[in-house]
Parts: sequence; C-alpha cells; structure tokens
Amino acid sequence: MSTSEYSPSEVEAKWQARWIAERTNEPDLDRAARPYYNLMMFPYPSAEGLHVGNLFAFTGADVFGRFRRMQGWNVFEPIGFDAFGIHSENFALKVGMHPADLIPRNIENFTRQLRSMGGMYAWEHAFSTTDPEYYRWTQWVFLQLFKRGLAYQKNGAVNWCPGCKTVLSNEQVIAGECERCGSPVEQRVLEQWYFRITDYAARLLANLDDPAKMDWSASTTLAQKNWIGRSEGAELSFAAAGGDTVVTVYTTRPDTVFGATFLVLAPEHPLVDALTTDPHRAAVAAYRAQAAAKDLTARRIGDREKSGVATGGMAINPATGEPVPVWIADYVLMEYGTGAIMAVPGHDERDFAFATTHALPIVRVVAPVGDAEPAPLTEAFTDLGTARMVNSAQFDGMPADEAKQAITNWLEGEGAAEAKVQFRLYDWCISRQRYWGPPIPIIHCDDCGAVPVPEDQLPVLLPRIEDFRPDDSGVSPLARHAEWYFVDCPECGRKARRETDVSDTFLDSAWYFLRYPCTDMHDRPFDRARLDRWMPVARYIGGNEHAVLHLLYARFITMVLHDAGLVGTEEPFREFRAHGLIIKDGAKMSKSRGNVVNPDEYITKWGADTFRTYLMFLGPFQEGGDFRDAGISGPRRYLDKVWDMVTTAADPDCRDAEIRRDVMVKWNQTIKKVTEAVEGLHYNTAIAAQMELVGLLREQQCAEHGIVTDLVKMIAPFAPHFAEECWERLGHRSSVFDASWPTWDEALTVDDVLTVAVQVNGRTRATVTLARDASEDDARNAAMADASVARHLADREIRKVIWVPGRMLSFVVT
RNA sequence: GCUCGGGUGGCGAAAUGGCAGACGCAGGGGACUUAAAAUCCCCAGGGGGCAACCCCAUGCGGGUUCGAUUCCCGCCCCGAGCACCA
Repeated sequence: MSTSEYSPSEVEAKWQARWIAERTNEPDLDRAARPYYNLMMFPYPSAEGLHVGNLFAFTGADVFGRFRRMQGWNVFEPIGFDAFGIHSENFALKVGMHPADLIPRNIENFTRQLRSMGGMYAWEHAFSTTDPEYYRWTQWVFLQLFKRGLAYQKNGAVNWCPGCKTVLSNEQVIAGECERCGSPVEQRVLEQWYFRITDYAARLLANLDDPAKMDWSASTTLAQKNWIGRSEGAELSFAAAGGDTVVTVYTTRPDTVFGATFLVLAPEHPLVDALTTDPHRAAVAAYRAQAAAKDLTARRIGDREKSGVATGGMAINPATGEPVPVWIADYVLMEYGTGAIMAVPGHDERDFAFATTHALPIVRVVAPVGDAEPAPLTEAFTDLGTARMVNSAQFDGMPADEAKQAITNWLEGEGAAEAKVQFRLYDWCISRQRYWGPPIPIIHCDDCGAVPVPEDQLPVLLPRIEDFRPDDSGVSPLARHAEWYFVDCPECGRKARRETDVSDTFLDSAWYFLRYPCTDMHDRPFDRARLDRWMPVARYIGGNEHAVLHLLYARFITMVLHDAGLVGTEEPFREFRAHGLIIKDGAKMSKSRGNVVNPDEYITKWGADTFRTYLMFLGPFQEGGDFRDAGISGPRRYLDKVWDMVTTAADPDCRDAEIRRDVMVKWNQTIKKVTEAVEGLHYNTAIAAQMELVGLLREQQCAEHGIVTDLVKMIAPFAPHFAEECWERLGHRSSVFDASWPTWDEALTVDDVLTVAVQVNGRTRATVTLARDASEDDARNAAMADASVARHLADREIRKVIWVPGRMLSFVVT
C-alpha cells in the first residue's frame, strides 16, 4: 500500500477484514472487567437498504461506543435485524415474493452496508427476529406473561384496515386512515390477546423520575409520562332517582360537583338500558347503533360536534341533592375512567359545548378572586390557580384547589366518593391476524380452554405457506392450513386448534437486548449471570419515534422478567439518548417525497470515514441536520491534511521540535474540548475543535509526533479505518481502539497572555492583551492607555467598573 | 386545540449572561501551472467613511442588566408528537 496517498477503499477493506480476523470487536462476555453495553435500535431490513438517516443514527451510536472503549471500557456493541411484521409482509405481497426468501436477501444487503460503514459490531452475536432460534424465545416470553396472568384474551372493538386486512393500533391510525396504505379505517369486534401493561402503569411512571434507574433524554421521558397519563381525582356516586342503580363517575375536579347539572354515559355503558325510560328508548337505541357503526378513530378525532341523546333517566347529585338528567354521548369513552362523567358545563369546555347545544343548565361554582358579582359564563372557566368557590353551600369562599380535597373528604363521609388515581395507558394488544410473525404459542381445546404450548415444544414454527395473503375474514391465513391448525391438546390429548394470531413485532423488539449477549446459548433465552454483568444497557441511542411504544414495551417486559426473577434489573436502559433526524430539501427523508439518499454511492466515492465524519459534522447529533452533498468535501480535505501530517510525523528524519507555548495550549484545549463534546454528543463541535488544531499546526508547520498521535486518537471514533491506518503508520502494532484516550493538563489549557475586551457602557471599544494573572488595576491601566477607550471615556465620569477576570473589563460612565 | 423542540450570514452551523457568526460548504481575489484540476495564501453579515473608526444586525414587540442570541413577559412563523383522558 502506498504510504503517500490516502486511498479510502484500500484502507477500509484492509481494516474491516482485520477486525473480523482478529475478533477486535468481540469482547469476552463472561470476563469483561469494565463492561459497557452500547446499544442502538436494530433496523428493519427493508428492500431499499439502509438510508442516510439510518447511517446517521448508527454512526452516532458507534462513535460513542468507540470513545468509551478508548476510555478503557469493554464495549459490547451488537447489531441485529427486526425482520418480522407487516412491512416485510406487505412488501413481499407487492413484489410477489415470499417473505422467507425476501428477508434473507435484505439482511445480506444490510449486513454488507453496515460492514462498509465500519461499525464496531460484535457480528458473532447478530441475529434476525425471524430466526426460529430467536422467536422460539419470543414465544417463551409470551408464556412467561401467560403464566403470570399478564396475557389474556378479550373481545374488543378494534381498528380494522380493509386495505391491509389487519388490526391497527390507535397510533397506526392517522386522521381516520391507515398510516400504511391510507384506507379509511373501520371498527370491528375481534377476540385478541392483550398484555396487562396497565398493572405496571404506576411503576413504569415512577421509575422515570428515579435517577438511580434511568437517565433519559428529557423529551423521551416526557412523552412516556404523557402516554401513561396519570391523573388524580375521585370516583363519585350518583344514585339513580327512584331505583337502586348507582352511576359512578370519575372526575379530576370534585370541587366542581355543585355545578354538575347532568350526567353523560358512554353509549356502550352497561347501565344505559336500566336508566332509559320508555319514551326515550327508540332514540337511545338509534344513537347507540350510530355510535357503534362509527370507527373508533372517527369517534375519537372526528368532528367535534357534541352529539348525544337524553335517556329520560335522572340521578341525584350527591352534593346538592338535586335530580339531574342522564344523557348518553359518544364524546364519553367507555375505555377511560368509569365510562361515565358528571358534566360540569361551567368548568369544562366539552361539557360547556354539550350543554349549549342541548340547552342544559350551566351553573358557575368557581370564580376568580375579586369577582364580587361573578359574571355569567360565556365559556367554560377552567382556571384553578387563584379561584374560589361560589354556589357551593358550606364550601363557598374556599380556594378551589383546597376544595378538591375538602369536597372529596366530605362526600367520602357520606359514602358517595372515593379518591382515585387514574391512568390513560391501556393494555397492549399483541394479536395480529397476519402471517409474518411468531405464532402465539397457545392451543385452544374445547375441554381445557386456552392451553400454553409446553416450553420444551417451542418453537411453534411458522410454516412456509404460499398463500399468505390475508383475507377479509379477520382470521390469520394460518387458519387455512389444516395440517398446521389442528393439533392434539397438550393437556387432554384430544383434538384441538392452534392459535392463529401471530404476535406484534413490538414483542420481538421488547426483549432483543437480552438475547444479544446470549446468542451462544441454545437451551435458554439468556443467562442471568451473564446479563448481570452487562445489564442494564449502559447507553441506548435511537429515534424519538419510538419514545412511547417500543421503549415502554421493552421496559414493561424487562420489569415482568425481573419480577419473575429471571433478569436482575428492573429497568433495561440506564441511559437513553434520542438522536435527531436528517433533513433533505427541507423535509424528512422518505420514499414518497423522493428525497432518500442512498449511502452506498457516497461511501464508494468518498470513503466511509469521510462520510461518517461528514454526517457527524453537519449538525448537532441530538437535533439532526440538513443533508447536502456539497459539504462533504470539507471533512475529506480535513482527513487528507491529517494524513499528510502523519506522513511527516512518522518520518524518522523529522526531529521533534520544541513545541511553542501557544501550540501546547491549543493541543491541551483541543483534547479537553473534544472529550467534553463527545461526552455530550456534540460531535459537530468536537470535529470543529480538531480542525482548529490542525489549522494551527499547519500554520506553525508543526507535525510533532505526540500531538499527531493524540490527534489520530481523537479522530478514531469518527474515522475508524483511517485512524487504524494512521496509527499503524505511526509505528503501532495493535489497534488504535486499544490505545487510551488522550488526557490534558488543565494548567496548559490557558494561555499566559489573554485578550480582554474593553467595554464602555456595554459596547466593546477595544481589546487589550494582558498577562494571564493580570489584576483589575493592570487591566484598567492597559485599557486607559488605549486611544479608542480614552476617547470614549473623555469628559465622562466613571461610575462603575466591572472586571470579569480574563474576559472583559467594562466601564459604566455618565 | 394541547405539549415539546426550533427560528442567527448565500448555506450547514457555533457561542447558554461577557469581543455574535468558531468550524465547514459555496463565493470572490491572488500564487503555482502552457492550461485546468488539486493544493496554498488573502477577502468575505449589512450600511457609511480615503482612513482611524462609526452605525445597524441573532423571527417581531416590550422588560431585567453595566452588558442579552442566551434570562423574563407578549406575539408571529416552522417542525415533531399527542389528540374529546373527564
């Protein structure tokens, strides 16, 4: 290989081969002294290959892993493929291939691309979620939840996409349409499998605020909190007039109970029949039918007209003792709270709109302090802060936030209230009526019910069938295959049927990080002792599009396995950092916009190291950046300069020269700045700082061996092949990633002369050069001696002088 | 509608109370070359001035401060997420 010309293709091929041959990136999982689990979200291997957005995320995570490794950690950086699911299946249908043929091909292409970018991956631990050796244990995870009563079946109204012919989660429905194919979504009732994640709501929420367990990007933590949606309030009882039926409502504003002028039940509420009087029966039945026909999404986010009908029934307000009418309306959701509300139109916007539409009474019970004669309401008054109670009997005059507690206590004494914490989170539906996923390991027997497949009979292999296209029946294509469908019941031996739903891909990805360190084990999914060394994941880097679902499900599954004594840690990810998005032409990269950039051509043209450095340089990693290929020549020129500098530094005829003080200072400053910037994921400024150092070295014509050595180390996380080659040319035999990260001398990060700005009335008028330890008087004398400063101070009286040591001197004059 | 980000040169960006625009791209001028590429040097927010210098400038408007891109209040625009959660 030429020593004078930098040839990325040669350098990269050489080091990629050597890393594999020497197992450079395969830590000893059982004996690592300082284990550091560096995880990135594994990709879905699409037919299009990795795009620049993927590469940006993976490179950013890899830079951090390499940095930690040079700081002396034993870094485990695995990679794999999340290859089950509707994406793969729909694409296979579209191109007329079988996913079992398509996916290996895609994985091969992804593997090639991931190798070419030079990630520090422990390839010996790679897997695909579609490997039977993996999904065997995904099924096992299902059984652990089943055993603990956390997996159950229920009939539920679900979103049905007639295009994809499958159930969609609420978050896959965008404005009433399928997020994937755009078909209008319908409502269907199906029996499905759910995980009881709501049992864990309080713990999942509490841990978010426990710094001993979690240190996550603030935006991600916040998204999870909002998703779990804890609220505090009370359940209040309204006795139906003239009967023993009691309607229980949930409210977060028990202070407003005196203003509750009617009740609203969800149309599906079980008490509707009992409360409806004969004259209203027909209207109620019609309204319920209409609500049932609406798909869930239209009902959730459709027009905001507050429709509803009266039942004719009345209930007694427990605070006022007055009868109030009971209505039904589809703005009240059966899934949340008790499926019934007390409507307080004076202090809730939705109730106000409803009362206005249906001419129901509005009573004000909270008013701002200072409103002597509370004005009639023209809109709901929802402020709580400084408000006080009115029209509320013995509570009048009390601050509203105090009244919340006081009224709950009072009604509790009357047996009509109970304080209650409510969560917005709902149970996780894991059923998919599709083909391309792990079959749910359950056998349905007419005598024994839902029987788990014995663990020693796992995996329940997904059979290769050619007619995997879903139909309109709402049943998985697997049901059409009798030889697979009918089995003997594991308990009684009689003829039984397999569960034909497959599980959600989010289940595959809810535990994959537990499998990575244990892929060599074939008799168990993972090993407690080995996981105790590596878990929790030290740092997880991924996109904020998974802030809620994936990250919450992974936390939930880990928590369940922890409770079962199978995993030592309750929280899987010690640190999580969300990366930004790569924008092109002002928009997120996507196929539909036609602005997707294929990284291959850039790697071929510029080299992976240049491309990596460019991606990390174009903007702050946690915010993303704007991709434009014009900028890539900068990082390449930078590497070329370093290459030349290494050539000089490696020359034995090039004697180490005395290092000038300012170079010494810049060297130490750069190490400090780069170290701190990489630590904070400010990769763009870390690279900028290195460039500054290179600029100064070139200006001084200095290629001192020690400085160049440190520079190569600092480049290494960004341009790993390049750095290995430079390292070798500097005379080293082992990997640069086994060298230690450079350190700096704090005393040498400050120059012995400083430039200090001089301001007069807040405007900079001059700069003066001072010794590092100059006093205020020194600065003042130097400043007064400056002609410009003197002019601005002439004929003025100095009222005040502010001295910021080493930075600036400010005169305040008349 | 609510929540969270963000708005700085021609462009990507930096600076989180102290010289706004580091670093890089694109641009202009020069050197080298028969020429070009590559490389190197210089210039480069806007305006005024021969110049020393001066004024304006970080989405808009106010405020705090000796000093504000940074902190506070109000508004506008862009992006992302959530969506009748009682």
